[in-house]
Amino acid sequence: MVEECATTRLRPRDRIAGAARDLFHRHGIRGIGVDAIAEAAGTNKMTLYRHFGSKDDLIIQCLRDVALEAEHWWVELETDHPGDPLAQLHAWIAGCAECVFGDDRGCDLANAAVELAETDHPARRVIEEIKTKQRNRLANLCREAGIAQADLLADTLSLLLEGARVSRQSVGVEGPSAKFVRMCEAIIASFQNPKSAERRREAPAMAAN
Amino acid sequence: MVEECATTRLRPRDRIAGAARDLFHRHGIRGIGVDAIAEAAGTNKMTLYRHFGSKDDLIIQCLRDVALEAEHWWVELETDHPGDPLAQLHAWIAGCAECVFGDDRGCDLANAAVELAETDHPARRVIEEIKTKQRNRLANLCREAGIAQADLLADTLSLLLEGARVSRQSVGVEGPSAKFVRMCEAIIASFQNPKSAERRREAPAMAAN
DNA sequence: CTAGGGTGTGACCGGTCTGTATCTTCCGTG
DNA sequence: CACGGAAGATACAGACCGGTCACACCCTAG
Repeated sequence: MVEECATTRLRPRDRIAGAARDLFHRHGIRGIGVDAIAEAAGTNKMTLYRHFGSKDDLIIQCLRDVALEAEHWWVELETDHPGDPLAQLHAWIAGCAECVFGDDRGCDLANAAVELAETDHPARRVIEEIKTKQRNRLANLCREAGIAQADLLADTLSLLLEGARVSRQSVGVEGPSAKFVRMCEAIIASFQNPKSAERRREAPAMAAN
Repeated sequence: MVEECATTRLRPRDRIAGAARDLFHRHGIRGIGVDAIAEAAGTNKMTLYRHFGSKDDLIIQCLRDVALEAEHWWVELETDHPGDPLAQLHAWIAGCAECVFGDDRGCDLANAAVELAETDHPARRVIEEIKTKQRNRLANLCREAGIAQADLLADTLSLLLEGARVSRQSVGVEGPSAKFVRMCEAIIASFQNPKSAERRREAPAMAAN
């Protein structure tokens, strides 16, 4: 399929970006070199550097492409369940489950944040920006679905997803990730129950956390 | 503080292991070289290779040391709240929160799994083994605390913790991780409520997930 | 005092990495 | 056909990587 990526005559820039995304995802950012990317894209390093000024630029482009794909998925959710935010939320969970179980590498954004440890790496700003946007999007969906504590639910689901994808990398699908859907559904149900909401409000003295 | 690690006259092997843990943690495994580790340990590469056959061996030793430290923390929980598993569980949450908020890099085990993408890397078996052990330990604690669906609670808390630590790396402490304690406490409360347990059981048709 | 094991030192090897320079080839447009 | 810009090919620079070798050193045990 790498071959296909090279033969389907896209423009070199897109072939490079595509190959880079695939290889970064599978081998990690630091685990693959620009030369291998260029070769997988059916081109060479020189052309790569003519389109992307540096490996960092290429990394950032890939992260933005990931975000774009997620963006498309969000509109897909909406067209599949028009005017039914609750159904969209359940579809969101199902889609996330597909991500978790259908792929043994986690979220490219989170992985990049782990790999690029330098706090001033240019990709970090991009990662934060995208993740924040996605978080807000999920919170909006929860709000539209009539959840009272929408932000808290969105953040809980975010952490569960993030945790499921990283746990899947450490211990595999049989680990805690296996119950991802069940957890999410249960928590949504709990948020829809007014009694539970009350408990959530009164519970912690240190509500700041 | 690196200096201190070098001057406090531990044996070279321990100094190397300590420096490696610190540098791996801060810069990532692939982000630091054996030479830098040896220098930080106040010794040299040759001595490093006399004690650890390869960088991979050193990595594995560091991961085992991380596990050992966690092990100590578990017994600490028990001695701090003897015979009170529920208090231990709450203390576990508080301790995890310290980890999440007091350190801008995530879990060394999870990070290593991200960085070492090759599926046959020797460290992967170690990571899986340790993570599984910790998962079982948490499940046992939940069981001892009288939680009905102890395994499900333990897995949920595991994912929340894993997610909080990785999310903290991507979007910082102001992100979803900020509500980590509140989420955990609310979920425990929900698991202690029999009505909620009922809901969790009946909820998903695809209970396998 | 001596022997030997653990340690420090620096050079070195082969490989890989990002990034660049140079030159040729190709292809679409006018 | 002629031209110009995009792309391919290749070699190279400079740095860093993991890992090894040879040798000098020191400290302790006998």
